[in-house]
Amino acid sequence: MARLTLPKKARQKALLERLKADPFLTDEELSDIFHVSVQTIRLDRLELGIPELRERIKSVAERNYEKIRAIGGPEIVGELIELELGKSGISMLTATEDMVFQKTKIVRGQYIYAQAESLAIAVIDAKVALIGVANIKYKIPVYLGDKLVAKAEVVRRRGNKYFVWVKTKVNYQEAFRGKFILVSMDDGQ
Amino acid sequence: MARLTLPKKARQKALLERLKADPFLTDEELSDIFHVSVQTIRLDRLELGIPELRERIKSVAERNYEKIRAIGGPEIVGELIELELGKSGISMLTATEDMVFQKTKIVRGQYIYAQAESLAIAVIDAKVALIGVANIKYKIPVYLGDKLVAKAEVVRRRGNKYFVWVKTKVNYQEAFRGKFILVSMDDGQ
DNA sequence: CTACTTTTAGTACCTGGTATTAATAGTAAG
DNA sequence: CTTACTATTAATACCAGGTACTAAAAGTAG
Repeated sequence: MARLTLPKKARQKALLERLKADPFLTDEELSDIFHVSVQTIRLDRLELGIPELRERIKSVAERNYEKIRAIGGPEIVGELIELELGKSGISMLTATEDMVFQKTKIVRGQYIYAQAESLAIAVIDAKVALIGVANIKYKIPVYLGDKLVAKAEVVRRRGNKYFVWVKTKVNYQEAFRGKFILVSMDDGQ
Repeated sequence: MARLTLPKKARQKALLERLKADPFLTDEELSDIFHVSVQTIRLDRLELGIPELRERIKSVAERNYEKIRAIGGPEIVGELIELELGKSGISMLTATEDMVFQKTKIVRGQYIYAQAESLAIAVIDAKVALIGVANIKYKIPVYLGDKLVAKAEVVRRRGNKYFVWVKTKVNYQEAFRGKFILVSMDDGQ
C-alpha cells in the first residue's frame, strides 16, 4: 500500500491508520513498511502520542478484557442504574466505536435492542424466556458517544406472562421503544 | 489469600489459578504475593509451561481482537450464504458459548435479533436506517450449538421505505420471525 | 549560500524477562 | 552426625523493544 516514501504529514496519518488496523507492529516492522528509519518512526510516534508496542498490546488486552465481559459475559447489556424487581428498571449504555456503522457513526439497532431486551429480562425476577416483541420503533438515530438511558416498566401480568415496555432516551429524547412479552418458566416447563 | 509460604505443589497450583484470574502480573509481583523469590516464580512458570508476562498479555490481546471483530466488526452477524440484492438473502449463524445464558444454555434473543437485523439491512443495497420493527416472535428456544438459518425477503417497497420479513429456522423449524421497516437515505436528508 | 526542517545515527538506560551455573537451606535416611 | 536429595535463592550474561537525549547528515526553501 505505502509504496513510495511519503512526506512527513501523510506518513504520520498513514501510520495512525496502520496501527489502528494492526496495533501489533514493532517500530522495526513499521520502518520497513514506510521505508524510513526506525528513529523516524519513533519520532513520529512521539509527535503523535502513540505509545510503544507493549503498551498498545496491553491496552488492547485490557480493553477487550472488559469488553468481552460487557458483551458476552453479563446478564445485562449496559449498566444497571435502578431496579425495582417485578416493576421497573433503568440502565445506561454509552455508545462506543464498535457499536456503530463505520461510515455514518450511527449505532446499530442491535445494540439498542440488546440493552432493552436484557433490561426487560432483568426486571422480571425469574427464569424467563422471551417469546415475543411487538411494535419496536427507532425514532431518532443514536450516534457514537451518546448515552442511552433505557427505562423498562412491567405494564401487565397475566398468569406467567409479562408485558414489559422499554423506552430508551438519548439526551431526553426518545430514540427507541418496544414491547417485550416474556413468559416465566419457574413452575411447569 | 496466600498468607503463608505454601509448599511447592500447592504454590504452583495457586500460581496457575492466580494467573488465570489475572494474567497481568509480573514475576516480581507474584514473588511478593507468594512470599518466595523471583527465581522461584520463574522456576515454577518454567515447570508449568507458563509463558512470560508479555506473551500472556499478547495472547489475551490477540484472542480477544478476533472476538471483537466477530461481534462488533463486520457489517453482518453470521455468514452470508445467499444474497439477491433488493430481494432476498440467507445467512447462517452457529450459536456459540458466549451467546447463551449460562444456566439454561438458551441463546439470548439479542443474537438472533442481531443476525436478522443485519441481514435485513444487507439485502437493501443502499444507505439505510432502521426505523421500525414489528411483530417479532420467538417461537422455540435456540440452544448452544444450533445452526440458525435466517432468510430475509423484501416484501414491499413504498418510495424509500422498505418492508423486510426475516424468518429464522433451526433444524427446519421456525424459531424467530420479524418484520423490519427500513428507510433509504440515498437521496434527501 | 544560509536557515530551517526532516531524517538518521549513536549512546546510555529501562523493564521484564530467558538461560545457565552455582551456592545455600531444609529435610529425611542411614 | 553425615550423606543425599530436593527446594530455594543468587548471580551473571544476554535479549527484545523500547525511552530519552545528543548530534550529525540530508533535503528544501528563500
